[in-house]
Amino acid sequence: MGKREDILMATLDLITVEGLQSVTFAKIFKHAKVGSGTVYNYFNNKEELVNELYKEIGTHMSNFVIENYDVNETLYEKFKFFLKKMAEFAINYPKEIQFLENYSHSPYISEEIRNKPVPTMNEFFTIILEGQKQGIIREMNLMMCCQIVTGLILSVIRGFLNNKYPLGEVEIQQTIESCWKAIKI
Amino acid sequence: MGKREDILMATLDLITVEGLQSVTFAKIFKHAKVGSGTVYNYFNNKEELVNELYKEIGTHMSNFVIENYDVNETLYEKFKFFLKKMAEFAINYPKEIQFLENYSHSPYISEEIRNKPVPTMNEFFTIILEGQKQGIIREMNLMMCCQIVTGLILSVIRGFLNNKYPLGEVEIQQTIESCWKAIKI
Amino acid sequence: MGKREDILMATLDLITVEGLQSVTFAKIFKHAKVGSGTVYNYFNNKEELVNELYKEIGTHMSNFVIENYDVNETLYEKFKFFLKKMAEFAINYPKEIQFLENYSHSPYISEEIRNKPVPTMNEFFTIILEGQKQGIIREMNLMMCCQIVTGLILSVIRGFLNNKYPLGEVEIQQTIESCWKAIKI
Amino acid sequence: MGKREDILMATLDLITVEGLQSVTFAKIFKHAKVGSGTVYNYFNNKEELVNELYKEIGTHMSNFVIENYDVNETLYEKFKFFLKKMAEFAINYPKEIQFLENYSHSPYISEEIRNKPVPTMNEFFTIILEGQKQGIIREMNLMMCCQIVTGLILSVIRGFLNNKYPLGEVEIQQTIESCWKAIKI
DNA sequence: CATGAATGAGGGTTCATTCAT
DNA sequence: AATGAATGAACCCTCATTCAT
Repeated sequence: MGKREDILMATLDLITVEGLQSVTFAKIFKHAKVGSGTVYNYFNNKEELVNELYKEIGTHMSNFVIENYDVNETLYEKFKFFLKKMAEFAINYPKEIQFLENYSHSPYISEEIRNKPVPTMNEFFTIILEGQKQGIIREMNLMMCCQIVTGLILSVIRGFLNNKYPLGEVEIQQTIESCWKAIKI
Repeated sequence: MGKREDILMATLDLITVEGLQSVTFAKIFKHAKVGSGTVYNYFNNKEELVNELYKEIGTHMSNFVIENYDVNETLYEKFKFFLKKMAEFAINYPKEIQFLENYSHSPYISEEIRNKPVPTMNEFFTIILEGQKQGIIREMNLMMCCQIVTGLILSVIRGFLNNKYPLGEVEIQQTIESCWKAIKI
Repeated sequence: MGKREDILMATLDLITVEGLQSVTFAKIFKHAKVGSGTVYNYFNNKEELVNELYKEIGTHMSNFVIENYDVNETLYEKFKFFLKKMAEFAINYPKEIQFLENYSHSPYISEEIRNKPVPTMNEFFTIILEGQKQGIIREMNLMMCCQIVTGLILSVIRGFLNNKYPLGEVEIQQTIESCWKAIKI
Repeated sequence: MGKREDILMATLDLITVEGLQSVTFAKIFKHAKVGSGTVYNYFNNKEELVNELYKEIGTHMSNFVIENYDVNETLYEKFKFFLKKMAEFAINYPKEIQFLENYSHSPYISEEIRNKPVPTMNEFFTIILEGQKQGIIREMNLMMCCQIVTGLILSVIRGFLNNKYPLGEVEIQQTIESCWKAIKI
């Protein structure tokens, strides 16, 4: 019954609590209730395990965010949709978003995997670009513009995950509004 | 020249390039051109060394940002001043800001040190709070409001450090403007 | 075709190429195209497998050498016959002779099997002993005398296996002659 | 006091008794009365340790055999000298000769080191070659001729090491005589 | 203060062996 | 009889830390 899943989940759990730094295989084996050699039937080594975890979580988030996405909506609606979905993902899968947040810049994740373009993100870039063309969003470096929006919302999420404040409907609305104001004309 | 400084600088250099994960004492000794036992004259162990580094960099940034700060300026000017100084710090000390960014949430940094209130940050909180009282800044959770601003600017800086775009005067102005719009009424 | 044979042959192949040192069961399974558990239907463990291989190869060589042996020939003819047959065996079954050569003194082969008297060898001893009695072969320790002859021919074979020179009819004749001269009066 | 030597000696002892096959680092540490990490101050890994041992023993034997060698002696005297010295070395350093014997063809010893030409051997080759030129030694492949002599004497030594017979002055003389007869005209 | 050889607990990984299918 | 996923003891090796110099 899904040893692979068991191992990945145990790894995520442990990294969340103790940090990648101090997660040892011994802990993973114990937590996943699996023999020490079993991991190597699924992953060639520790690095591969963590990278695989990163990939799976990335895919999960991507799929979650894109679900029910309607291309034909107005630009603003699509913008809001994305941010709302990201907030929802964070609330539903705090460990996963925290993992992505913490290690998406870590050298432990292979450059190849780290820089793999995420379709969801590309879609989001397109929205911003379109907004600039329509004169709704301010002229500025496209990458920087994205960085502003995603940085803002993820920062708010991080604050929530660190128990600095609740993240209910109201706060989500306020944050999305902030994102929009930050880049609109 | 101070061995202590040599060790701290070597540590920062190595962490920047390879990540805390793979920085060993052996590498630090070699890079700092210091005998292996020497570290223990200054730091009790590796964790203490990293935490000390964290503290020193935090202080450095704090001092840098607060320098030339004028309490008597208008609220908006003070707001801009802080953000500009943070951007300048990032440009002048990329390794340091990157270190703070990457490890300020790591369990490797002791909770005590990580959560120590930074005077500079308190001053910034005060500005936001004052703005809300004066009806210039939107009513929202104070912590969240701060998270929005700092998250936004640091995200832009991160993008710059990752070579996604340049960070000249124009971009800094745009970013500060975005910060302000994101939270003003 | 017999799985048992497949396993033994795969083992011999691998040992020849990589040395007993680095031959693992995993490699044997793969090379023999056999499930990992299958070996245990035939051999109780790895040591037994290797010892069994040793035994089989020993028997094979013994049978090969004794084939067509004529007890009624002159002593010198019988002497030449044996040595010629050993050389032929080496040429026809290089992996097998190499295996015997390399591991006949290894502690990995159980003492019991290693020291089991080989009928063929006994026959050879008898020839030497007879030669000494007849005053054709020099008086010296019987074991040492055998050691001289077998060591000489096997050394020549080893050189051939290591590609130091060819081993044609001429060389075989020369070697046998050397053997004879080395021990005759 | 000579940890490096301690480790090399412990390794040789263990290999002699148990075979390279089953010599683990744990056993070496224990036998050498050395901390487990200490080995790595002298050797990068196990393979390097064994190869280094091989090299040192090879040098030792070479030096031993060449000692007191007189180039101006007659060819036959020089021939005898070498073989006598090899026998003496075997008697005085049985573990070392056994190690060389067993592993000089093992893939565990790097090809580079294994095939490094030994000056002593070259000198011996020269003697044989000279003998052939003078018409004292039979015409045959030079390498094979050497293989005959060295194989013969080493085989006798091996028999002695395996307690098959004593190896006193008489036996040594007989063996050297056999060597000479085996290749002379 | 400064050094670096020595240490050994603990890390990731291998691999002979088992057992349910 | 045949399989191969699962196992865990034991492997090699790393690295923070100590201590005699």
